[in-house]
Amino acid sequence: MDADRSAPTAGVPGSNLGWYLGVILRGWHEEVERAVEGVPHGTRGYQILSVVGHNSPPTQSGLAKHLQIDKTVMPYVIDALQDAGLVERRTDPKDRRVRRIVLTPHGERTLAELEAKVRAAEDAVFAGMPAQARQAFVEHAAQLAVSIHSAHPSIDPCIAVLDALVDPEPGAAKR
Amino acid sequence: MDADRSAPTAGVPGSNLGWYLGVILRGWHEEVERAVEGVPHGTRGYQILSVVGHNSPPTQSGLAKHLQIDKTVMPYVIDALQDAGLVERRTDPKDRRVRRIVLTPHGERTLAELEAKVRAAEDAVFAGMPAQARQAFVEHAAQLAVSIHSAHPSIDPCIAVLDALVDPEPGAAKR
DNA sequence: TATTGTTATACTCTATAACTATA
DNA sequence: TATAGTTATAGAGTATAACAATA
Repeated sequence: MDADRSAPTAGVPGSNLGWYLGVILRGWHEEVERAVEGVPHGTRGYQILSVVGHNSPPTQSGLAKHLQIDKTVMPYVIDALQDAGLVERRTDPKDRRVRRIVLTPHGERTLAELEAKVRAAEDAVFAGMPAQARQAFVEHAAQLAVSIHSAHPSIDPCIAVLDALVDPEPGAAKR
Repeated sequence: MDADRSAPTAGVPGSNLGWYLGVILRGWHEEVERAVEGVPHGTRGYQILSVVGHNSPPTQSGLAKHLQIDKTVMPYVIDALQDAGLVERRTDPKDRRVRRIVLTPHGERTLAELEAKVRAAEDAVFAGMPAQARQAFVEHAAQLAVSIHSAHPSIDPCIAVLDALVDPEPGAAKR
């Protein structure tokens, strides 16, 4: 009563890409969420700190577009980061509608600490994978993510990390 | 007032892995969600159909563990797929607590059609990437996902796709 | 008129707890 | 007692709509 399934849709295994991506992202999220414990809004708060720390002061809408989250979530996330003393809002004198988000000194120190913890967490995610395969995977992921992101209708010109990351200056310090 | 930012946490670009994975998974989800339009619960319903179609009849808890979703979401998703005539619940005679999910003939036809659409959708996701890089990325993603999944406390022995996928029979039809 | 940021609200999705039936 | 499946409910997260300030 079990062997008579006549191999449904056999020969065409179907893609498991969605499953791969889901498992990997969930795994990353679990590990990193634990690593950044205490940061307001967890991985999302950390990602905002990271973008703010490594780019010319982004605007709130720029952050929202870059991280692909709704603009209405920015206010309270930024509020929380500001209440924690990690970031500041600065009105742009050139366009007084926009608020540029910058790290406070405390935010800079915190970000540096967090990034060390995140690196450790990511090491745990890749624990079962050879270093060479890991590097290849991350490089391809970067390439693909940039490709997808720039194919999107609303790319933000404010944050130029992406291009810099696809093709970092040859010979740049990679560690 | 802008150039005095003294390069915050410079030299340590920090990992963008979380951003890569998020962008890629969201891109995949958008494309595939559109491709499987009409299937109850979209990509999730499709993923269930796919697992059910390519594995010996899984139980509901096996599906939940494999897809890493809470067991309490299974009832209504399976209900919806059943109402659409795509799957059936069969009480396992060996353990009358479990329900094994099987595709109906209509479900098999539908799955075959969906998989063609999903392949096209994934082609769109990878549109900006060379075929060779795509293949390498997917293979590494499979390797990593299996590594992460099997490191998890509650792996399900019911569904053995994974191992089969990491190291497919050498010479197996790859297209 | 269009855009940035904000607030309030409604909606969807997810997780928690408790229950039935089988083992 | 433990597990598969189910149900109801509460909570978190998300999107929708409307507004003020500025361009």
